[in-house]
Amino acid sequence: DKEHRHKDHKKDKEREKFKHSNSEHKEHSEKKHRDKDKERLKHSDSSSDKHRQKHKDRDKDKRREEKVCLWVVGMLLNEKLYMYRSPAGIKSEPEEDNGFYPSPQHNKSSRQEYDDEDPKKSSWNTTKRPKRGNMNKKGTDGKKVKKEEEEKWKWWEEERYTDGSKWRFLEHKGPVFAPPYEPLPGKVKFYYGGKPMKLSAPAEEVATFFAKMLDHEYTTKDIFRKNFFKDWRKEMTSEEKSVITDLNKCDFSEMSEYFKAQSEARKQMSKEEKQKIKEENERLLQEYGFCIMDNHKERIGNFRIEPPGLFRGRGDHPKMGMLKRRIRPEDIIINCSKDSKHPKPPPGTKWKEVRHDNKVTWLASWTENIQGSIKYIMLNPSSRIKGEKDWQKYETARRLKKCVDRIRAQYREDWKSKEMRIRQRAVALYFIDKLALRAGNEKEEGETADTVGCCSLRVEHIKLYPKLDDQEYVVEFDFLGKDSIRYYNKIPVEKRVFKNLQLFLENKQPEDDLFDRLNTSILNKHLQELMDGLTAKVFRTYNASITLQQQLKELTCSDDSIPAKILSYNRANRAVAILCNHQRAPPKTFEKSMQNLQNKIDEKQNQLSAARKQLKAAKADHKASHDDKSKKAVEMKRKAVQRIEEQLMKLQVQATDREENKQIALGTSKLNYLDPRISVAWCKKFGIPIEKIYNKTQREKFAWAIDMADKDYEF
DNA sequence: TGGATGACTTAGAACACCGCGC
DNA sequence: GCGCGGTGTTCTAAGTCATCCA
Repeated sequence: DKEHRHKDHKKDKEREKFKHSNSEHKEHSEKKHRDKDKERLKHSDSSSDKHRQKHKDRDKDKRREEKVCLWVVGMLLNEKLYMYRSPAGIKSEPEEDNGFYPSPQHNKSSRQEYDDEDPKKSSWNTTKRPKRGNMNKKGTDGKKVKKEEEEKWKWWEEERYTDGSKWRFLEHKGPVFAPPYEPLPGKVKFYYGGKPMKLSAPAEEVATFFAKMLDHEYTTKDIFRKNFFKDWRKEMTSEEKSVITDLNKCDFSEMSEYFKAQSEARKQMSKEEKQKIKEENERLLQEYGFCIMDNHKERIGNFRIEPPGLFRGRGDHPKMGMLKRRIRPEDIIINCSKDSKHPKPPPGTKWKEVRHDNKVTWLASWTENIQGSIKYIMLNPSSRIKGEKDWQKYETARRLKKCVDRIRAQYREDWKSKEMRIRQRAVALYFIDKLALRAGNEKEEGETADTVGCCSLRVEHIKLYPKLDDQEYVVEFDFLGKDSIRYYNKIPVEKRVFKNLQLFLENKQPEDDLFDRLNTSILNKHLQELMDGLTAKVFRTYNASITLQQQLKELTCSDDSIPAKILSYNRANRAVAILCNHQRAPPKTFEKSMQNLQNKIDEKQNQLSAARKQLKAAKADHKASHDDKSKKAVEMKRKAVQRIEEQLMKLQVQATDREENKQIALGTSKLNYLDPRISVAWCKKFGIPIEKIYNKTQREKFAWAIDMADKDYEF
């Protein structure tokens, strides 16, 4: 139970509440938004337009040729072509034979300049190219200006590739490999059957992986132990193999203690030592953590190769405990441009391959040995390449908003279809839309944990109740989704859906597929026909973002204090996290920290009643004396009461927020599902500093949204 | 059509760091 | 100066979805 992070009853209720209100909101707001959409179309007033308008204004002086202006306006009007289609979808655009789509604010001459630039000219020292139009800013402090400009490169104001290529020039230094294995000191012993035993280096290394995890629940699991032991034996010498035949006779405790002591020693290191390590990390970051992509220095997301260790699958993963082998340069494929300075493999080694594929975004890749899948080194979320994709994702979701009514009407109609496959497709789509379920690809049995999504739901995952409590046609879902997180929900559905489900269940065993005539490929093909670029996951993005927007409208009170507004924001965020089933294990220190906070609240309450008493006394005093001094005293006491009240409220808000957040993870939705422009607009509208909502990393990731959304932005 | 593969996004946990109160 | 607790960052597993190929 614990393992699957089953939620308590209270939480289920809470979800139910949110779901319910969510669907109500949906219907209510759909009407509202339908009207608004019409309105918007009339005025051609989408936020992207506004954004472009903003930049159009800003760059006005740069654009002198009337012709060019007309062309820009043409582009603005042609927003569907320009903004909303994926680069792959607009391959054969006339005039654009260079693979770029210009941003509205760039005239032809600037584009020419860009095209003429030779990407080969870039190097590690000369990449900080100031933005076009700012070239003349270089003065005495040219370097500084240049740096600042580059640090805030607004890629969203520039051209996009439309020929499917992701870059023209890519140069990097390759990945950082895991440090080689350092054998244990002689005094740290491994025992077999109570007797010390010296292990060969390869066997010892794998043993240390297990020893490091000794305190973890993993090492108590049979599958983990079995897989580990099998792989460990492969690393042993034949002699070791003949001796070590039973994992239960192995004693890793001395090794484990040694690592704990090491970790403790690391914590106890002097400031200087810590500083030295920090500097070394910084050096590595500076050397390997960045690449040059099309004239810009971009941060790499994961430049370190995953170190060897034991595979930690989630849930009941059949491969947990297997040895994740060490990755060597000979396993690595490097991707960079032909004309770049290729990364050098460590001395005495060579890369598996060096290729120059600009249709992909990765810099290096290798095949891991557990599932045989490919792992990549890619750019940081703040990079142009990730940001563009993110922005595009939300634009697709916004397009869905425009036609979601039609799509809903269609699937409702399809519930009545004569064809079973169409009915199944329509019911599945209803679940994906209403409950924000994932698509649910098929998985190879025995290769991964048994988890499902919508299309892969089995009969055993749902229960039907014609009547439950005071509700009719209730469906109970109970299954493990991504990361083996349990999805449990009871929802009333429409009669037709219920009847269809009864039909789908007929003559089936618990382990049979609920939607036996459906898979994600069929579903997505259908969605593609309904809207260009529509897939199952777009519904999750759309429903998450629209829910945030509605909840913010509903919960925010302009008279509230900033902490109260932030609580409203967190509650809106929470509604989305519940919808998307983003859970977390309650923090280990939760109860304790909650108690500490409660103590603070109690203390503050005592302070408040004392301050109130003092105020009362001061008032009485003033009533008796009527002098200035006593009047001043009353004012002071009143202010003190006010201050304490505010402090108390702040603490109470904090406690509420924390309690409500106990098992809910807000980060995932904030980072992946919520159109950041909604949050930015909300901040601007209610005077909330953006730092209160997004931390530094998040601000970097969403720089495009922070720059372009104004207070009136509508998703 | 369906399986395999590759490229990419989404996910929670673990770890690192930093500020605050004592 | 130290330890605690909370937040931010990193890590890497586990999804989605498009494309290729038989």
